[in-house]
Amino acid sequence: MRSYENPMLTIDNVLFTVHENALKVLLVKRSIAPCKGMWSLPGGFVDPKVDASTEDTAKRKLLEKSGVQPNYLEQLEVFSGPNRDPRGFSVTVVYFALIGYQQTSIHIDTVNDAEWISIEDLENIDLAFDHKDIAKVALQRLRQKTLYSMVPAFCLPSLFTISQLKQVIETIIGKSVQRKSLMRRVEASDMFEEVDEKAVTGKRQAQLYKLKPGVNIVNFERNLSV
Amino acid sequence: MRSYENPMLTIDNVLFTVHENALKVLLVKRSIAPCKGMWSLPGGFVDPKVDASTEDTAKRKLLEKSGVQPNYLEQLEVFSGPNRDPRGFSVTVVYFALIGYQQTSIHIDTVNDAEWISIEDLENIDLAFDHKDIAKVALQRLRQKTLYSMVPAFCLPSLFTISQLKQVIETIIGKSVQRKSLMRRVEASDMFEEVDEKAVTGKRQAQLYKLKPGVNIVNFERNLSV
DNA sequence: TTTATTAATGTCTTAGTGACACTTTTAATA
DNA sequence: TATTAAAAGTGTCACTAAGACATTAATAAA
Repeated sequence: MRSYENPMLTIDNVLFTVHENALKVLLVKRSIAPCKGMWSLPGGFVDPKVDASTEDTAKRKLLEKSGVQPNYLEQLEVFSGPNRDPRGFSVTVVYFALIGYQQTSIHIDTVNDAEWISIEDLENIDLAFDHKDIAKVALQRLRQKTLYSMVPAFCLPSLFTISQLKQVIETIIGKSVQRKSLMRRVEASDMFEEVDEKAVTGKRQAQLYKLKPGVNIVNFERNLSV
Repeated sequence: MRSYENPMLTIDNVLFTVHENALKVLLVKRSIAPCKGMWSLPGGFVDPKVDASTEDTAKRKLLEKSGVQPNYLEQLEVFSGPNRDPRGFSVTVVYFALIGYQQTSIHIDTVNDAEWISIEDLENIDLAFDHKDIAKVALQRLRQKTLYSMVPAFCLPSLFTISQLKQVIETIIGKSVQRKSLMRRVEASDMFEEVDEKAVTGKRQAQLYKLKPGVNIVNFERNLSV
């Protein structure tokens, strides 16, 4: 039989959103040691009594720490090692999540230990544990996925225009894309449908789209050019 | 403070190779309960005293159970839940690995509790725990990655011809591909170099290629067509 | 020397993205 | 009410990498 203990097992969430042309990640201030008072990714220990899976832990922690459920959630990867947590060998299952800014802001603004931090500002902030490395890996994944899928749509409200989608994509990959290419992809993916309502954002009114209910995410066979 | 125990933490490996036009996965027979005597993926408990990371555990277990180190190893994903192991809530970090058949066969043939099972045969075999589901997810990942990268090269010996590469790719995705397309990708990826040696496999001798030392894997911007 | 077979190349087609000019709509202004 | 400017949306050609497939090259075996 085994003579050793099971290592510490946590989950961490990298929840992204886009607001005012900035890609932001949700950070929470740690209220307990270790790293008390430092900014960190919202996460915590897996509790088998409560959670049916690590994904459930991820959702539960997001709800506890930010009051929201993400529009999109997928596993990023596991980070493990003897030195990433001062308490000893630890393993964290990291989840990568997306949400629309409007869905969350009311709650998050009122909690002063949770905050949206823009990706650029992240460089100048010390994060707990290896959370900055984790956030960077998640960012890479988000950027890569943006090139071959419509995941950025999950950073938008339930009704959105092509221009909003374009704006979000450009913010994520840091490069302008062709509106025409996006329209072709919206059409080809068959993930969205036009609603009979228009957005009045400036001059000409824009067609609003929504995700078709219960639709699966489509991966394109080509990347947008980098 | 937390009142609960850390859940069981294991790793499992899905090690693939290609041999005689069949895609095969390495299975080992379980020598202890639970599921004693059943075929399973080679894996085991993470031991923080020995392993510096879950990836180290994966490599260690592959070495212990099959005597080999893979040419390619990456994290697949975590599977967790209260029912996947009869001992209770468990979490397994699954790794996805590739190796050339020739590198392993000597050792594996002599160990009668480790065996290469072809993907087709897998359907008719009962695997321990949720290992069949895990193997299927790994297979999907392998097939997807084959469409946009040269990972299948890691299923080949260190020197290989375009024809061998073509054969391996076709076995993995179950569809024929254009030799011309592969040559273009071999060239474009800049991952391989011609060696001044030729393979005498039939009629005209074929150029042998090898991986450039220390090279990173390249992802193409388009998929091969499905 | 011939032949059959595998290796490798040339080149046209196809499909999806990029570029960009052009048309349409509509709120704001004259 | 007519005009205008800006954003929304369309048309179309260029570009690039893959697919298709005929052609050429090499070579072991007959």
